[in-house]
Amino acid sequence: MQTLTKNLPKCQQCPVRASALFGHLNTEMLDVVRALRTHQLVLEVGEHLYHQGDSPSKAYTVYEGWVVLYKNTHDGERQIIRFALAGEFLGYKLGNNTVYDHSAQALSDVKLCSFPISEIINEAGKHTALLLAIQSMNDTTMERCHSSITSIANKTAEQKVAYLFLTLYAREQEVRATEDNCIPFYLTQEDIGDALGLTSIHVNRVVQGLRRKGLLSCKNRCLSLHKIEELIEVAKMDRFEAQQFNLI
Amino acid sequence: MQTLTKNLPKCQQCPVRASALFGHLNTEMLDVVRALRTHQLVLEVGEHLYHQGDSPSKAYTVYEGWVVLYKNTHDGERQIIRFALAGEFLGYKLGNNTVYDHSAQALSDVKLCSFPISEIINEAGKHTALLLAIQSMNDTTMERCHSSITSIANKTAEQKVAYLFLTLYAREQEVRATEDNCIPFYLTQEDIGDALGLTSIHVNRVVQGLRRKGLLSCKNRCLSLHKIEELIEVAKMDRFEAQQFNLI
DNA sequence: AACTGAACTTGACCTATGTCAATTTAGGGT
DNA sequence: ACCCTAAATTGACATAGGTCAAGTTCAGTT
Repeated sequence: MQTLTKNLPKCQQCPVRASALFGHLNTEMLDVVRALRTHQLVLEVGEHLYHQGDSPSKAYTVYEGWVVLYKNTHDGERQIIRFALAGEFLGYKLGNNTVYDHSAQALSDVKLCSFPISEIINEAGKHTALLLAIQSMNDTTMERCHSSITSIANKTAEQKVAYLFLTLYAREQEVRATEDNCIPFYLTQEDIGDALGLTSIHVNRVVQGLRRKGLLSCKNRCLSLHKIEELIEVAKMDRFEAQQFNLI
Repeated sequence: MQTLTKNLPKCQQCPVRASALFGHLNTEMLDVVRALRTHQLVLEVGEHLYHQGDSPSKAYTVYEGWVVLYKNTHDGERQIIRFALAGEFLGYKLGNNTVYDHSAQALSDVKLCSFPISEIINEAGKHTALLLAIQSMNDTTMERCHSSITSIANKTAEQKVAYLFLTLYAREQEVRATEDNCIPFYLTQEDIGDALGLTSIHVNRVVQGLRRKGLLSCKNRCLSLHKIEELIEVAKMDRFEAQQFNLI
């Protein structure tokens, strides 16, 4: 893990700002944020940002790349809790004697902005807007968590996979508009399985099925969704959710 | 839904305070809370507190009874997201143009304290401690959400059921210490299935198995866990989690 | 260009859980 | 005490997805 302290990019010009946590803060508040953000961190693929059991001291915004959050399970496997993409927030947790319930690991080379939690709390009194922005972000995360539960518990394997692809695709498009319906894709089929409660073997069967139907292709760490509407149907994603993700 | 505005119990004497959201706020802060809490609500079994799609305006602390939070699924069923027991917090969501992603319904007769969200936000600047207390509560809820995902995705039916029973039992014990290892239990086997992604028929088979092993009994809306240690083993609950729930 | 380990693919077979269709039990209301 | 409906139970059978055991492909390195 490498720490950068010099020549940090200005938050005002941050490429992920619009969609990021602090997207709707005004310029004045942005200066507060920037003052808190004293570092940028660089992680290589596979490096951990923190481990389950660590005490939280910083929160992070993903500047570039993908991070995976996962819990260790009783049987020595892992359950992926969520993926944090560019612009998204992670690691924020209150409480002095608390520890993380999950680990965070880089899925690609990753660049992060880091914020000391204690200072966020200190500043909070003066800058309530910041605290509320974080809460609002947490609301979104919580709702995604609810959707994960619903997906994992009620959908078939094909529905789950299609649903995951759609949501990752939509979130990535948000910060990085591409002409060719193609997003960088850092997951192995095993990752997908660990996120959805499936074996990688079954994920493979399902992905091939989707490919054969011409709904998507996935080559060279690059995912293309060819028929969004049909995928929404296959995934049994409801229209409201599809709208929230700007898919329709 | 009945609204009480007279003779509300004092927060200082609240039977669920110790374990509730505002448990660790000092007395002075409690007065702020109490000033916000202008109503108590009474719901009968089956009544809804709010519906998926409603705009949030109030947050609630459960004073008495059990509330179920669920999402409607694509196939016309429901996925239970979580159960809110006495002392627990629900319905808090920021954002003026946002709507609830789930519904909240009374599983028993329920009494709630309600707090206007807009005023919480207004007071927040003056009373940061309140906002932080809410965030801390959200952290807990989020971690329980993570545990649900892990449980639903990776455990066998028997493990899931044992796990759910243990957590509900521990949470209920927290506010209502009972001599006889017995807690009031408001779930049908179908509820359990809807929470865990199982059919009620399979839940039935599993519950009977646990009963035959002498691990628990469940009669007259009353759940007794006879062998906590063994249940923890059956549920594959890890020791850290068992400690957090005060089970060991 | 050959080498290597990780990721992906394929096929045969197995099992946990779902489905369907009755039947029994139990708690709340008259 | 009786009725009535929701809940729990039982058994036979079906299936989505898991397991095991080989391959095969592919990206990165020498």
